[in-house]
Amino acid sequence: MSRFYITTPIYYVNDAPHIGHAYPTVTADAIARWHRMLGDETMFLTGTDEHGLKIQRAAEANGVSPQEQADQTSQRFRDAWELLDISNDQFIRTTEPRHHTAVQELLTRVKENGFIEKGSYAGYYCVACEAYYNEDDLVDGTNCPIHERPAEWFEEDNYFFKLSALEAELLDWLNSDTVFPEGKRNEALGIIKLGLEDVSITRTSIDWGVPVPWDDDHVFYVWYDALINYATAVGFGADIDEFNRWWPEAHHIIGKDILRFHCVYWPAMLIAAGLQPPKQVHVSGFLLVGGKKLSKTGLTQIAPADLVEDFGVDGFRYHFLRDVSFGPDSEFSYEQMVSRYNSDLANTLGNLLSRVTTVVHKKCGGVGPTPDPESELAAVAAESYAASAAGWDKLQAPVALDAVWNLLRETNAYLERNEPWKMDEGSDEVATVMGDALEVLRLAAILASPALTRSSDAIWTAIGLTGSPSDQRLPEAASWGGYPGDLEVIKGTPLFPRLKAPDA
RNA sequence: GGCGAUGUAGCUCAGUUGGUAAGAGUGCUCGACUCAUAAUCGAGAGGUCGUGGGUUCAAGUCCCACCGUCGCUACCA
Repeated sequence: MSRFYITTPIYYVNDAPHIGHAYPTVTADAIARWHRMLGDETMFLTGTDEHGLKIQRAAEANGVSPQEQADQTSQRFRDAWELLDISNDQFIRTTEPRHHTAVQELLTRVKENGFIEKGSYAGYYCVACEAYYNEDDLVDGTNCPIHERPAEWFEEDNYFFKLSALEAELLDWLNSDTVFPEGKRNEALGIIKLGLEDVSITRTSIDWGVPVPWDDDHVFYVWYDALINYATAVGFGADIDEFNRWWPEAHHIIGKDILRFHCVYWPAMLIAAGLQPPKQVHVSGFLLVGGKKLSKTGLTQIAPADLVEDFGVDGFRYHFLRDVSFGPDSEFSYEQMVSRYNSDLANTLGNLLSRVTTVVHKKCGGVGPTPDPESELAAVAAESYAASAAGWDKLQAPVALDAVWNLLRETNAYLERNEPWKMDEGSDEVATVMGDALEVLRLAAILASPALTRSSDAIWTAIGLTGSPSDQRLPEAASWGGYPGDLEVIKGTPLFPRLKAPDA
């Protein structure tokens, strides 16, 4: 049996869940669902990142403790993922005791291996921003670019991670098919070529963080705590055998804004701790609204719940999986979402189910016949499965789904050529054509189930099957001829009612 | 400034290691059909593959320059 471990980024709790969070989460969810159908032992992790200065300050502003602040926002992420049928096996929070244990153990290992040293960090510090600036970034050589007031020269003692000592190991890792797509791997290589400097990984100025076990005055800087969540969740610091079972299969899904951390710092930390770097990191682009990064537009009010109201859970999931390809940035568009829903879900799939169930009722007495083993659609279905499986394997949901829709389009054309509605009721020929169509719907329900968590079940039931397509095992269930026939076919209301275009 | 990414039909995008006369979906036009959610099927129009050079028997696919857009330039999640 194979094992598969997939993670989303953990989301920072200073921000409410929006579609920029939902996209990678839905993607990881669909991939996890696919692997479960393959029979893989699957672990799917998401969660929240809860330490750091921003949280501490947000809590102060709201008059609550940092923990209360984190609790509230973390719950909003849980709610959002429940709404979207996210099937995560775990939801990790960096404030959990098990995570503190894991962080302390992992970084202690790094220290014992000689990769952590004490030093001091010095630079121009803007108190209003609570951040350091490079001299080059200062306006007129002295002023903070945001607050336009003088930044002060600060020095603080920090512990430093000796990143610079790991260049060779990092290059090896990056050159062994680990970071996708290719362009993002090159960006990571570019970061290394610019020269690696040691990084400060602790803070004395705040206390909302994981304490440094060997020095009470310090907490770990939030990033070096956050990354370790992926290890905590599968047992690091608690059950090393469990960790060793899962860790070699770790696949991270991230956004390009955190590439540096996941493709340089994180593998370096793991190597320094004597552990394996992640198996794969898949980097997505940004979702843009009006050409701007979502989190910078103030349009984060595009809440998943609002879109679910208009498109349903499946409509929401399908749009992001089908239209947003991994790698490049892509523009979010409500109009595009409507167009995709109508053409793929309402017209191609939903309408196919409607016409098939109707004809089965008119010509086959409402009982689904068996498919023809020699059907011309069998080859199309085999091709569709192969392409879809290849797409999921590369974490390319648009490719995987397009392959399924290709089969659906071919089936609409097949019906058009054969015109079963003109055939004699109860004849062998109409039984053959409709059996084939029902078999395609069975296959489509299975192959689309990672995306359409609800309507795939509805299709399954409508063609008379029991259970759920998501319980089927691949690849066996994808071979032609699995529809048993002699089942009662139910003619229901349209699965995906067409939507009107907005302000048309 | 330095490094890097990207620019293919109206729109969203595919285009492996350079090689049959450039593709898909959607949109548009025309036709067919009427089982079906004004759905479906067929046909067609539509691209000098950002611009200009170069390498090659052959380039969207490699090299150079330029233009446009975007990102990174380190502790801001």
